[in-house]
Parts: sequence; structure tokens; C-alpha cells
Amino acid sequence: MDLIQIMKALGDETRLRILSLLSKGALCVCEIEQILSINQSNASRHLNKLSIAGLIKNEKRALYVYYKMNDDTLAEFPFLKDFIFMELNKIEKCKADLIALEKYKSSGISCDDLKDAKGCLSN
Amino acid sequence: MDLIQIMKALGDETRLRILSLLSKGALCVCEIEQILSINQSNASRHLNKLSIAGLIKNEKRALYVYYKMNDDTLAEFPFLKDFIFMELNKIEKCKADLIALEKYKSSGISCDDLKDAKGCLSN
DNA sequence: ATATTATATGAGTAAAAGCGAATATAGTAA
DNA sequence: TTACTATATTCGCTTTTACTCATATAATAT
Repeated sequence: MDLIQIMKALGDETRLRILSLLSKGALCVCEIEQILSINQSNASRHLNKLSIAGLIKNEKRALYVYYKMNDDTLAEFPFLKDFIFMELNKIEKCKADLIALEKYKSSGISCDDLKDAKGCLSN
Repeated sequence: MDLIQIMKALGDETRLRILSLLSKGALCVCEIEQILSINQSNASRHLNKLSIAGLIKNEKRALYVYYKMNDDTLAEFPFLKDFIFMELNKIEKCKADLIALEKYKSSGISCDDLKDAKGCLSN
């Protein structure tokens, strides 16, 4: 993996917010959209950049694509583990996102009914 | 220090090359220019971005401004130490730069005569 | 088969970042 | 003082990046 590309991928606030969420476990695109309040196309593009850099992987299940951290890359560059798991969640914006993530998880809402529950997570 | 700004500052190849040099010790602007073969205005701008992010500090001595790592920030974010001192110098471009740095150091040339020795370091 | 849905991608636009040349600034040296 | 030098900054330009809207794709469901 190209470290320069990795660092470029990490040089964007939205992508850092996505990684912060994924540090807590796999999520599908529609979940990331809702939790971060970004639009679908945007989410998809940022996820693609993170994938190209090798930071995340994805797996398609039915209609949904689940993204998660790429452990191989984390193993190759130990500082990334430290950064993503120890530092990222100290950033204020990421803290707020993680609260929204918890709210989503504890709500029992699944991907399938997310479209009907729009807005319930923002704030 | 704002971690998002730090990561943005790290998302640029030229700035990574500069940090790679500074990981070996303080250098003044004219030395960085010569070793990396970038122009003066460019060097100054990138150094400014790294400074604003808190990654480096500078000290003026006579006409020269010497830049060096900011140890406070490295202490605040330990992953940065690992990244800068362990990973950066594995990047091919940085390896080449570090060879040019060694060549410069062992040449005995100082800042004062750099302008007369232009080009001697490139390649 | 058709309809629906989640995701990816294309096209156009806007914003940001990087660069080179020229100029400004601040310090040194004579 | 004046001349010189290293660095910072401004300007105009180019390239890159991020964003939105619309469309395409692929899978599911009926």
C-alpha cells in the first residue's frame, strides 16, 4: 500500500468521520449517510477513496454494501491503529458522530427501514 | 492542536518530504529548497502550513530561519512519532531525499555558500 | 417479466490547493 | 547610510478535489 495515498485519504474531514464510525464496526452506506448527514453520492465517493487507499474493505450482502476497516493495512502500518482507534474519537465532530451512531444502534432500526426514519438521527 | 488540520497538513507529498528531512534534524529554508529541488516560495509556503498545523517550529538565526520538529505536538500525538520517524523514511522519494541530505551534510557546504553550489545536489 | 431499492458513476460546478514569478520585509554587511 | 541576502507574501494561473444532481447498475421482491 502506498503511504502517500493513505495520508492523502486521511487529509479530509468527512473521511476521518467515516473512519471514526467504522472503527466501531462495519456499516453499510445508507447507515453512514444517515449518521453523518451526508448525501448518498458523497458517501459513496469518500468510501471509494478510502478503499483505493487500502484503508477499508467492503462486502456486498443482498442490496447492501458493508464497509469495514482493512486489518491488513492496519497491520502493515501500526501507527494507523493508534491513530484510528485512539486519537480519532477524541475529535469533537467524531465524538458527536459516535453519539449518533450509538443512538442508531440502540434504536433497533435496521438498514431496511432507514429511509422511513430520515432525520431522526440528526441532532 | 487540531488533529484534522494536522492530518490535512500531512496529506501532501512535498510536506511529507520536508518532514522526512526534518526528522533528521533542523534545517534552514535554503537547505530544504536545494535538497528537495523546490523553489523558495514553495518551500516557504509548505513550511508555513506545517507550522500552522503545529508540526514544526522555527527559530531565526541571523538571516536564516531554521525549522525543526515540534516536540510538544509529537508528545501530544504519539502516533506521529511512529509515523514520522519509522514510516516516512521508507517511502521511496523520501529515501532519495535522505540520500541527498547526507550528501549535503558530508559535503561541508553551509548555508552561506549554497547559492554558489546550485545543482550539485540534484541527482 | 416489472417495480423497487441501494450503491456507483458521469457530468458539471464550485471551492480549495499548489505553483511560479514578482514583490515586500527584515536582517546583515559594507 | 546603501547594498545585499534569506525568507515571507501577493498575484495570477492551473490543477485538484469535493460537491450536487441526474443517471446507470445490480440486486431483490412481486
